[in-house]
Amino acid sequence: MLSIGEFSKISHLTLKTLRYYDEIGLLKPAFTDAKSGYRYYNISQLETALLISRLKTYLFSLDEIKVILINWHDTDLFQVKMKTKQENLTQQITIYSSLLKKLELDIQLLEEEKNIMGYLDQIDIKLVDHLTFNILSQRKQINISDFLIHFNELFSKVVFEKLTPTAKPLAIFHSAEYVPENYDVEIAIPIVEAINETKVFNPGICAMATLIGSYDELPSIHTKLHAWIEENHYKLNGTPFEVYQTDPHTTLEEHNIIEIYFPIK
Amino acid sequence: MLSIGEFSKISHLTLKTLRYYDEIGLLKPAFTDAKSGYRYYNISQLETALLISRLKTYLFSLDEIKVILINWHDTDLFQVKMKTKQENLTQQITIYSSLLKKLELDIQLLEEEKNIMGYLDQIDIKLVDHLTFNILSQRKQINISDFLIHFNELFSKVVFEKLTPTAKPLAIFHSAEYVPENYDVEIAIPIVEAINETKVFNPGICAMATLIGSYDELPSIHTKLHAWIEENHYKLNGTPFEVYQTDPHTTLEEHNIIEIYFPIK
DNA sequence: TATAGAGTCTCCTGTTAGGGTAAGGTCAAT
DNA sequence: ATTGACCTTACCCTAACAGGAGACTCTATA
Repeated sequence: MLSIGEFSKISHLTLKTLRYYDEIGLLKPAFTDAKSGYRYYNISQLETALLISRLKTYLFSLDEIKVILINWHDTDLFQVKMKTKQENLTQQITIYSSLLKKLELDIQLLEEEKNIMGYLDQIDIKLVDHLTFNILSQRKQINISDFLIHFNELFSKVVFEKLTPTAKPLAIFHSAEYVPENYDVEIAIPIVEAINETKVFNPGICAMATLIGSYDELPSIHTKLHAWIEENHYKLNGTPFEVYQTDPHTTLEEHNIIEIYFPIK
Repeated sequence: MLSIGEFSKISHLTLKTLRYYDEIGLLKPAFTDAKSGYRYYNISQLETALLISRLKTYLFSLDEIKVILINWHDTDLFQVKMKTKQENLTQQITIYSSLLKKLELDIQLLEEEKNIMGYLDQIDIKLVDHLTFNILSQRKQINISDFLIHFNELFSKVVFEKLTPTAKPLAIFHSAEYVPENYDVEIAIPIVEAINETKVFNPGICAMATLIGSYDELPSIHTKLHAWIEENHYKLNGTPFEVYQTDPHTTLEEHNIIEIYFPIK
């Protein structure tokens, strides 16, 4: 039997950590003195401690580790979990690498004594008098990550009802605030026919900017548009909408072209 | 002036986030109605919000971002911080990559239906009757990461006092528990001369295992040694110590050879 | 056997960056 | 005047512990 201090010394887990693992039921001492509350571990528990430490380095959460320990006989489960972690780690590395690239671009800008927010000045804003469309649309509260799924629904409707698209698809944003899991959005396709499910979309005069690349730059575009509207003494007049010039199914994210429109007066 | 909801929609920061940033003083609304408590932002603050979001993706903490914003005129400071982050990210990526490699090795073991903790069985333990040494030593509470620094101090003492080393340097661990920042360790060098600063080190009979590679495997070695001592009905008799067979200054981490000794009876 | 000092106990608070929810006040349009 | 959308504060919750206080227990020595 090892006291908690001895166990700590051997396993290289701190006292705090061991007590915490006891509390959450991850690694309970083999024996706890009911009177004094002293914890006593046996030697074989050191191996469990080692396993926990190892899984921790692989970025498993303690909850995940607990599940693995409880089902330690189930090697298949363990293998699956390990492979999932492998994918997670690989993904993390790619994410970090692309972050690093962007960061290095910014550092380069700084070294050339340019403004790091300078890319904002390169966003070009045009005043357009948007056309009137006959649209087939669907307004829903959706999770932004399911965006494409809902669009596909609408696409299939166009096909099955044999309607004739007349311009690129668009999305109208009704959401008052930004909550990614619950976006109030109306997806629409301009079509030739006027059936009872279609309606007329006529935003009037608009400020427009073009987004090329990742959706992450959307707040920049919005910022720029708002600043422009204020500078030019216009006022927002209706809900913003976006027109998708490229097909997200076949276009790489960095080549996406999306036009952002703000109706103004 | 933008209400918090409008500002949220444009900046893609949630209401909670904006209120939190107000609370911690990272991004305070340009105007707060004293009566109603309503927050109002102006358009130019959108750009600050964008900057914050961007720095967040680079893994700056909100505290760090705050410092950057406060000293926004100080481009040198910003550049330094950015370069530090760049290093951090690069390091993270190398760490993750080496983790991934280890994880993949483990997965391979699993696929060969071997025990993932099997490496423990390959640790070889020998019973040795350790020699008696005359040692020059220094016992201190140190941070484990400063280990080498303290060793170098002792080395220089050997040189300046013109003493004659007679065996590899060693470290004796007195710490009762594991607290990396506060390790009670005695570093020592066996020498020929017996001066008044030296003492005799005579651990007696010991169980010994050899660690090759990273220090991370130390808990495994300790675990194995303790299990071995129990199995063979010995008892610990004194404080463990380590002998450094390779020079950490000139040896790659993965080629380090360290002998771990547990005095027993 | 008494005692000192090392070891251990529980309990409480703090950390990051907000999320969730409740109860209530405010704004703008009808 | 009312309604419904919008906004407010306040409280509790997250993961994986760290730090510290105050009290209890164990063990080695005198």
